[in-house]
Amino acid sequence: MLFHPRPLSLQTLLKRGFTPTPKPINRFLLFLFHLHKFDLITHFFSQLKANNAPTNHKTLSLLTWALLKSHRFEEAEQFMYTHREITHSFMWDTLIQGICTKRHDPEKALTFLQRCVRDSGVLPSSLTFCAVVHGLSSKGLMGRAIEVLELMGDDGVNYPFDDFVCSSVISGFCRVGKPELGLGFFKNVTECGGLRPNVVTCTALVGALCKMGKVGEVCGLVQWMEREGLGLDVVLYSAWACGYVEERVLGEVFGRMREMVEKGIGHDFVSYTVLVDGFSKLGDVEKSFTFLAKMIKEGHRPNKVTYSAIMSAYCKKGKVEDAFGVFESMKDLGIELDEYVFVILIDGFGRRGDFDKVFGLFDEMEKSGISPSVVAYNAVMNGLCKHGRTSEADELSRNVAKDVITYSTLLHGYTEEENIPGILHTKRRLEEAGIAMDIVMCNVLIKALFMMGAFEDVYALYKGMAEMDLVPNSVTYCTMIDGYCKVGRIDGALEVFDEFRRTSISSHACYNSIINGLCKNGMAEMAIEALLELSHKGLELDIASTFPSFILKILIKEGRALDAYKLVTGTQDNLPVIYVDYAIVIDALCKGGYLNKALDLCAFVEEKGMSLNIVVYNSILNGLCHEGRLIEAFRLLDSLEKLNLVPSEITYATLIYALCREGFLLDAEHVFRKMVLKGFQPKVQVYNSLLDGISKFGQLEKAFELLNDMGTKYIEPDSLTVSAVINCYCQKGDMQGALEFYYKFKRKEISPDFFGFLYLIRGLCTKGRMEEARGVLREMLQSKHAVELINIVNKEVDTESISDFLATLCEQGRVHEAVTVLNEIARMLFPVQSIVPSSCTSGLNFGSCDDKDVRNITTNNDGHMRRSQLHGFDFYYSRIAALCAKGELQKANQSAKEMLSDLTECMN
DNA sequence: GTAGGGTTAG
Repeated sequence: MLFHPRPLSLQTLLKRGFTPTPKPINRFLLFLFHLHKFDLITHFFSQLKANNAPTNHKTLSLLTWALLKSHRFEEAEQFMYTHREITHSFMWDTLIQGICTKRHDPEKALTFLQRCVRDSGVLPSSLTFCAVVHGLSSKGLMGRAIEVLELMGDDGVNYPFDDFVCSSVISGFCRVGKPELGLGFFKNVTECGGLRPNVVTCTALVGALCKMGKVGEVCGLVQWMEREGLGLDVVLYSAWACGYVEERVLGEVFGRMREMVEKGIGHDFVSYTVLVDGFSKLGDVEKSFTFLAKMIKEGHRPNKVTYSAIMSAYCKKGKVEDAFGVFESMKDLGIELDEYVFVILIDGFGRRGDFDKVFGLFDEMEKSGISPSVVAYNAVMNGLCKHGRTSEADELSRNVAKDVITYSTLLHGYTEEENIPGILHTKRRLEEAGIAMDIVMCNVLIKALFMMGAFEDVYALYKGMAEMDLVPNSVTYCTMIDGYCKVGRIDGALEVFDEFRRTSISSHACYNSIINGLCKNGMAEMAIEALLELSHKGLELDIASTFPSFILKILIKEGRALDAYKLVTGTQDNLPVIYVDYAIVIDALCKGGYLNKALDLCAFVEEKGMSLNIVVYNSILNGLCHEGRLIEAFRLLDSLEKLNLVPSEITYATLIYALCREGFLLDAEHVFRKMVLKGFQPKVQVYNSLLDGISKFGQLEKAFELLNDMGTKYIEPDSLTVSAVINCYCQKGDMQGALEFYYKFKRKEISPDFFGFLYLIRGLCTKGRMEEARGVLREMLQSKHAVELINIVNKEVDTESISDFLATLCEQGRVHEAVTVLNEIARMLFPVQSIVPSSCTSGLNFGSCDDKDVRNITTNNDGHMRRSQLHGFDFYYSRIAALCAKGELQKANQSAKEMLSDLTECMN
């Protein structure tokens, strides 16, 4: 070695007779330069200076390059300034690009660039400008990036915007959430400069379109690329697929990826991560794991992004433990952790309220050398706010980084807690911090002001948005409409709604809000108008499916089943009518007696490829039975099998009730046997129905067979059972038998119902067994159930109740008259079907098989039908029944009072 | 040039 590489050797060299002329010095420096010993050069240079050794331009130039190469940019710049004579513009290029890309300080690079152009009159290369644009855009510093672009456009510079610039700027605008500006920039460039974008710029454009929710427009761009012979690549396809992930159209995500592979373009780790993320976002974590496995199998190593997609999916499903498991695995696999990974978990545990875990993770993150950004703090604060601990979040926010989201979070927390002082001081802090309001903050503030009842302020804020450069979005409109509706200010809501519909925003939620508000405020007609408008707009969005239910329920409640029918059959295919909506309309049509319409609707629904379930068909079956269309009911039962529907207990029970009611006992028994064969155990109500049918024919033997059957199956008879059998005896004229049966069950503490008593008393009277009739009447008047029923008639009418009146008649031995009164009561309380059809069926749930519902059907339908056939009706009953049905109980009572006074008059 | 985290309505 000729040269000892120790810096102190200069002294030695000089002592040894080294001639200090620039030439050997430069040779020596150049030698060091080739060895990349840049630090030695600078050190050696300082020694040369100290020893007044001679240097020339080349020496200085070498020193400058050494400073640049060792990234000592500030010193280099200083030196270049003081030694302009040796400064070549390449040096400026290296300096600025170095600061930008090596130091990652594009802002400083811009400062140097500006100084260079304006002060030194040096023009760096276009590549340098591009590098600064790229550096600034990558950091989202778009304001500064624009400064560079302006500089490039200056006279005397006039550098063109190439693909590198365009792609950087477009993606930069996307990064700061302003994709439309990126697109605008691109349009300007192509219109002015005639740039023909390459695949990289096109990919940036795809990203912008996707972020603007215009994934559909990508097709056109891709077609253009294909016409131009530009090859697509995996990056472009990944960007495109991401757009569909955003829109939650997984089919298209798949479609694009398949298309890519078919074109011979292979996946990479990003494209696989897009798929993993896509499934994770849809909540199908299992499928995500399939792709994870596939990508590993193909040799693409999943990274922290891939795993964080999975963790995020677990957290969103509430499976934070599973997310934590992924986190632990990542550590085992030696995969680098970053703030994203921690924030996902901090957010997950925070939403659950597990703050030990939250703070534990926070510590672990800091110990791992990751310094928390505002995002991490916001996640912690949001957790606290969501668990009623907004004040603690507020405390925490005092000493850490804050942004507009911090304040939105706190404000929202205080709003939820209805903490008005909290809202006010947060609002003040936001203003003092000088943070510009964004649209989310504005929406949160609107909600807060509504909560405070500050409607004037709400209006002022809403109207003042334009001045703040804020454009209301669907959430704004929704919040406003909902806020006004909730306090009954429909006018305000309608004003906002009108403004909303003048925008191009397509939001079913806004329609939802106004329709809901209109319905709640009794403005059904206008609500229907809004619904139809939505329908006619042909919203291409995937609309939440419960939408028209409001209207349908209103119409049905108002008894307008036919209007509901028109609505579900007459509107366009894209109206989000769902299965449940059809089902409730069919049910309403059945209950309203529009059986044919109900059947039409069934056919309509089936034509659409939907299949109705047995609950709906039970409703139809019940309707057919009530119209006496038993043949059709039977046909329907048969065709259920063809529709792959299994008849339920309710199906059989409904048919049995109807058959018994109509007197088709043999058919009823047939269905009964079938029901048992199918494995159903008929309940007491079904037995009662059969017994009731049997009783009309006085078939005592059959009645006893059924009673025995009940006994062997441990089915307890009830008051209706007893009444039916008593009626059966009465029909046969066997009053002795009836009486004995009555006492037998009385000992078992099972008494007949009102009608059982009435049959018995009436039968005994007919036979002249007045004392026994009187005894039973006395017992009837001691039966709580019977007395309650009797007294419905004259509640609040007279000081003396009807039961007391009957008791008086009974004690006076006026049993015939008492029976007349009882007959009238019976006719009044159970008027014929035609008057109150809905009282028979409304409120029934044919889908449920529990005891309660079966009982309802029996007591309402069967009991009612049986009695109404026994009696006729007249003016009073129909009037009273109609009033009862309308819920006008006082008027009904008045009529009852009139009727009773007439009756009493007759008897006296 | 492409992928993952924190705030708003219903």
